[in-house]
Amino acid sequence: MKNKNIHPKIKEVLIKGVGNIYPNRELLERKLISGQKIRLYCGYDPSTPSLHLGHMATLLKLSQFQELGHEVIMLIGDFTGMIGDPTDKLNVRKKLTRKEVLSNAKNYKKLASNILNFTGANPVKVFYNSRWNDKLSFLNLIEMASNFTVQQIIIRDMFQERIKRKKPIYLHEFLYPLAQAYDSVAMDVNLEIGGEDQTFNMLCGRDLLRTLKNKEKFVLTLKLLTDPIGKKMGKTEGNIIPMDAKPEEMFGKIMSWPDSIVGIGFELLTKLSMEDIKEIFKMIEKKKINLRDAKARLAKEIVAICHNKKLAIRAGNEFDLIFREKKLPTKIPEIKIDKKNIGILELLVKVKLASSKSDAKRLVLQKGVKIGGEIQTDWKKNIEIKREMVIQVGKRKFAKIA
RNA sequence: GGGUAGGUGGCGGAGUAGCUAACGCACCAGACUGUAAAUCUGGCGGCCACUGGCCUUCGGGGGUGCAAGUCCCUCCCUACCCA
Repeated sequence: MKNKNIHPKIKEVLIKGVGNIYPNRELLERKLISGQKIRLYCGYDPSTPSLHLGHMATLLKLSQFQELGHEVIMLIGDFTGMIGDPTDKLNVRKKLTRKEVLSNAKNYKKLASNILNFTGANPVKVFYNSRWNDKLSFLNLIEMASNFTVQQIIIRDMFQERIKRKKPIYLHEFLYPLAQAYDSVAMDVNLEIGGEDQTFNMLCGRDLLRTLKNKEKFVLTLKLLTDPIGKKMGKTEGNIIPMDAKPEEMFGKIMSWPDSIVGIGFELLTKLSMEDIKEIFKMIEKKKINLRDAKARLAKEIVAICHNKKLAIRAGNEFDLIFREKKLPTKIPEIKIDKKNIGILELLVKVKLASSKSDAKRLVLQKGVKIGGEIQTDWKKNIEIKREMVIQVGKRKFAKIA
């Protein structure tokens, strides 16, 4: 630790992609510079089978700490995940079985292993929070709850909004932050990492740890992938990019991000240093690089981490091929059709490019359907089935006759 | 336990008896483009060889009416107020 390079690395870990540090940056910096090894974690509720790019940002931050030699814990929230966090009463919360949780968790570890090192001299540890939360009694819960006031919890934006809209707030939702807070106590950590949206929950953990163990836990929040107006990418279903999305799909979805979030994207989702990132944006300002190309670089970096370099380059080339040169992709799903002659609508449904005949008809009328490179306008047309015939819907959906 | 207000498409949210369930978000297609961004245009339950027709759908079930998301009965669910 006498290495002179250690300081820039510490600076980097506390700045790149970082939103806030509680209680403040200086204290944490001093602790890291002192050479003390700290124990830190980030929690992941296994509610879905896959991690997405939002999680990826936290994993990259964890890996920075791992490289600095700190003790990193990846916490699987199998308990908190089972209580669920029903942000909307209409979303019936998924009751996950132990089996599903384990299967999701297994996948989480696999995805995280692209970024974190689970073997070697300083391996990342994986914990499950059911290990301690299962054992808590009602008495324990009451005691824990007595450290918080209703006002503290009800002041949260989401609750205020629901009160305003007269939407239900369930009691267990109030308790959710406590369950998460107890993780910090059970693992006795020095630092927790999470997205800015998790600030409240993480600070609850900080309070609880101080009360119960008289220990100061740091909280480091990461900026969210948003444009300057605060529009979150990945908030809605369609925008979420799973870490195991196919390289081409991942690349394309990143290319569709608004330009305004490219900068934060580099900070959160790549291994480039702040210096390199600043350099890229200087080049853009001087018009030496097109912003479009910077975005492609970003997409490549991300795909390279989630898959590998070779696939990243291929995905980039593929993207150019289809969208710049407007040619056919190299791989097209092939579908077998038994008939020799078929109505165009039926064909579109059969090759799964339309969900119904009505849908197919709409697509044809909107000039969204190409067969063998020709735009189709007559939805009554009969199509003669030939092998290798390519059917295209919109700009990016293809099928080939096997 | 008593009262009040509600339950509408993937989501938010109008509509309180009559032709087409408004509008917004999300989504899909087209135009434009460095881009699958932004913007603009159109679409956005299903079926029918169809440029019109048929069917389905407003928490569940039943009823009244020529006609029901809308009225009545009943059941289920939720919020708020009172106890």
